[in-house]
Amino acid sequence: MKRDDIAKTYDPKLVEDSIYKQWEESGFFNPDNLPGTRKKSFTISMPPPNATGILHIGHAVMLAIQDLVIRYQRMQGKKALWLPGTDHAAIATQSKVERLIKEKENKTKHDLGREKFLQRVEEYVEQSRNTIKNQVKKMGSSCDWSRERFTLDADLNKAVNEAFKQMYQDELIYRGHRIINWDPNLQTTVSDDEVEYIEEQSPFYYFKYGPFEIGTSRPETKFGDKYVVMHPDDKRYKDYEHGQKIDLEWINGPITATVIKDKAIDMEFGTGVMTITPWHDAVDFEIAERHNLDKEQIIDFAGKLLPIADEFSGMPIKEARPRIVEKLKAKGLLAKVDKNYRHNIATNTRGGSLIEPQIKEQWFVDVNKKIKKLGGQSIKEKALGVVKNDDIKILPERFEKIYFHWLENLRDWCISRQIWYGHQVPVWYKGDKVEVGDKPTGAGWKQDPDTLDTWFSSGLWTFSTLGWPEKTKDLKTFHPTQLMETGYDIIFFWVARMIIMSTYLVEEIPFETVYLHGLIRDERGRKMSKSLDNIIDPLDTIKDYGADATRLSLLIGSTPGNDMNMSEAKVASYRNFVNKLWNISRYILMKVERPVLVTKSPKPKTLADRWILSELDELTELATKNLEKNNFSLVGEKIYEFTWSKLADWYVEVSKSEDEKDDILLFVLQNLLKLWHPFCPYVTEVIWQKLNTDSLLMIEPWPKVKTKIDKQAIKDFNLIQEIVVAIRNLRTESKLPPSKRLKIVIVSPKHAKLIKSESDIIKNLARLEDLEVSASAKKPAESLSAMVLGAEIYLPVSGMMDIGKEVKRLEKEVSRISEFTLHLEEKLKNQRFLERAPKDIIAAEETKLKDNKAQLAILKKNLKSLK
RNA sequence: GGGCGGUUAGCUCAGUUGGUUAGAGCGCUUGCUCGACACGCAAGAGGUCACUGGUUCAAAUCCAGUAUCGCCCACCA
Repeated sequence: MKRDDIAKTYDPKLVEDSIYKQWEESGFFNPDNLPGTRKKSFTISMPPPNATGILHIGHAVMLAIQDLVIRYQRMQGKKALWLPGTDHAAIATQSKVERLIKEKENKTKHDLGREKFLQRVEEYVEQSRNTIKNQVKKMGSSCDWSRERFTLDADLNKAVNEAFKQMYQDELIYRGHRIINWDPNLQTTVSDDEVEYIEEQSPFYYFKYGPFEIGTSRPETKFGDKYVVMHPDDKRYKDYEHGQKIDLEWINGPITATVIKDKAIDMEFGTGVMTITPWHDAVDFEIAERHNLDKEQIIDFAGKLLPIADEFSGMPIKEARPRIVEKLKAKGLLAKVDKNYRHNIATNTRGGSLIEPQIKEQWFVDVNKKIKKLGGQSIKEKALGVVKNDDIKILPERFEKIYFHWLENLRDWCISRQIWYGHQVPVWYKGDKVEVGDKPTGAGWKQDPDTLDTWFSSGLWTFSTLGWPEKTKDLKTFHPTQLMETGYDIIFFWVARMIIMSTYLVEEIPFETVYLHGLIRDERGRKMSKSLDNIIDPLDTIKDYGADATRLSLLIGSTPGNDMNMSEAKVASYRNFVNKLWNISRYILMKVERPVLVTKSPKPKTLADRWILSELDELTELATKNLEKNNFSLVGEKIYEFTWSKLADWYVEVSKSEDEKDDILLFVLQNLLKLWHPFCPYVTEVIWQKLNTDSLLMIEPWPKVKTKIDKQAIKDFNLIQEIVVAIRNLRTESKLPPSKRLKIVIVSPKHAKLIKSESDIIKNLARLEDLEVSASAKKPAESLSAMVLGAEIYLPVSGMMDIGKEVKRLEKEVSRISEFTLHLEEKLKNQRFLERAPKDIIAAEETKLKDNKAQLAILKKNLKSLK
């Protein structure tokens, strides 16, 4: 091949889109089209990005990891399915469209009405869904677009209705009045997991409440407080009896309070006495339930005070609070104010406004009800069980504990939302009659206006996307899936719910392994945010450095469960690497007579040949083993090292002076491309196509792992490398002109033969004009000699080595190994050890002892010669 | 309040079940236009592996404690 056929630098922009098109048109993203007989399937359900979102670095890392795995499995000959989709993200999408309509037309959703509004949302989603889809493609994602799903598809709606129906029939779903998290802004409930607590400083008031003093940060809720609660063991209040009535003056006049004794009270906090507001506080609600107390609503669902507040009725909380305090102060009921009080306030993670606990009738999933189908277990117990007995493995393992803790403390799950966009609750009413499931025949049925929590439908994702509740071929072939790869931040929202839903509805685990990646932070470890202006946009890095470099920078150096810092410099360094790989290929393609595929393992002719082939074997083995164990970063690092530090730095250099290496160069390159393909698919595919083949690298079989690896070749060549480096070093330090002849005296005759036979390589790599090698037991002469001792090389040139330091090191080593040798000898004399230990262990210890003795002898000899 | 994680080179991080001289990228120093590559090549400097104690022939790695940074869960009126 001529020089001009291949550009000097690799330009990803020129090829990425057309390569993706080629892959897509090949049809091989769809496992049904893959060649050969493939028995095993491997499925990944893609965590669906929000349909209205744009690709961010979190998506990029998830796509990079999943594409890596699915490409590897495809090359391993599996029916590899990566099923993509998008999520309707109910609350986020609805509020976004609401905002847009408000801005453009100054209308609210109520002005439009439910039907018209939903139409607008759908239009918006339709247009925006393509954006994210194209961005997913930019990363090189080899997912099966023919099976793409959207969480609101008709089929998926059917699945949701069926799931709801089954759960309702098993009495897992019930409707009831419970305290829920109400967002007065968005006018909907949110689940416990969506609530985020933010620390805030606000005044803490102490009011006189009859003979007591009560503390509160929320005076506006106190109108209806007629129960005063204290701990039964609190000696300060031992004179008050449970149920005792006390008349007292309160905000809007005299009331009668009732004393309640309850252990939920923290005696240490404040005065140890509090009044309760069961309608607007979860803990108070529980106390009220326990003692069967009255509950009264104080604040309406818009966040305004109700008529019970008398003159404050209709006032928003913010406005009312200072006035109420003012009034109490005027009545002499304000005892004191703590202005430095810090406490946590509840906010909605989807929208950010304050959460007001309210009592409301909602649909719930009972997580504790024992189910016949699950062998008398509750869905919670079942979900715990499958992870406890390792049917599902969570990586990293420490998240299993977190998962258990969350499940064990899980309360009933509120699944109804008062928003319009989403799966509508499949319950139908007509007078007193209630039907669940599909719309009943006949006129006059009205559907429940609420929609379901997004995570209810997302929980079905692994199987609803494969056709459930129909018994489809896909469901049979591809479920359970093998890998669930997602961020650790949604382990509760999503992972746990998929496990619950799947084990209950399909009676299968949804996936075998959960791989949790970390958050991507900026180079200083801060979260990426608009306000810090530290966002790294994967679309930008793809544009500037290529998709391969972007992928590599996200894959290498990231370990499961740990956050990873990302910087543009890192992407740039992998762009450099991709270019290096490109140039190695460029060199090989130019050097060989005919660039073709080499199918048979070539015969090595020289030590360097044996070495590079052995290194390749070792790399293949390591890569395969560790990809199976999901150690992606380690594998990437090792292939990187092989490519740059072994192939490019050594073998390519050797090949410049040795001929007839075409088959080996091509064979190594071709296998290296295969190993790299799951990490950086574009550049590898482009190079592959220059090997005069019509085949796609994407579906090439993964390199076979050799059972026998020539370790001697590796050892021998490493010695040659050491010698070359030592000579180069010698030359740099002593600033010798290149024409100078060098004489090398090998003191240890053990390696003399090897070095002699490889002296040409040494000469070429060290850029010597001439080199003389001789084996001798004599001490080396002055300055320009080198001596080889055992496996180590010492250059007795001034400044090269600190003899004293070296002697110390060797002495330390000698004493360490002698002690170890003694220890081993004793162990091998121990009767009990000999009787009980397995034979191979004993053998291993014996070899160890032998090795140690040999090493000790060499070390002692070295030490002597240095002295 | 409960739980978890980090602390390794100037910076950002690896370190695979304890085992030669603790690694990489970026940055730094010196020298290189040799036909694959300056997005490069060669050589090099730089680390008490947070601290203290313990287990072991052997500890960055295992155990206990301390310091410090961070995360998650619960939530207090």
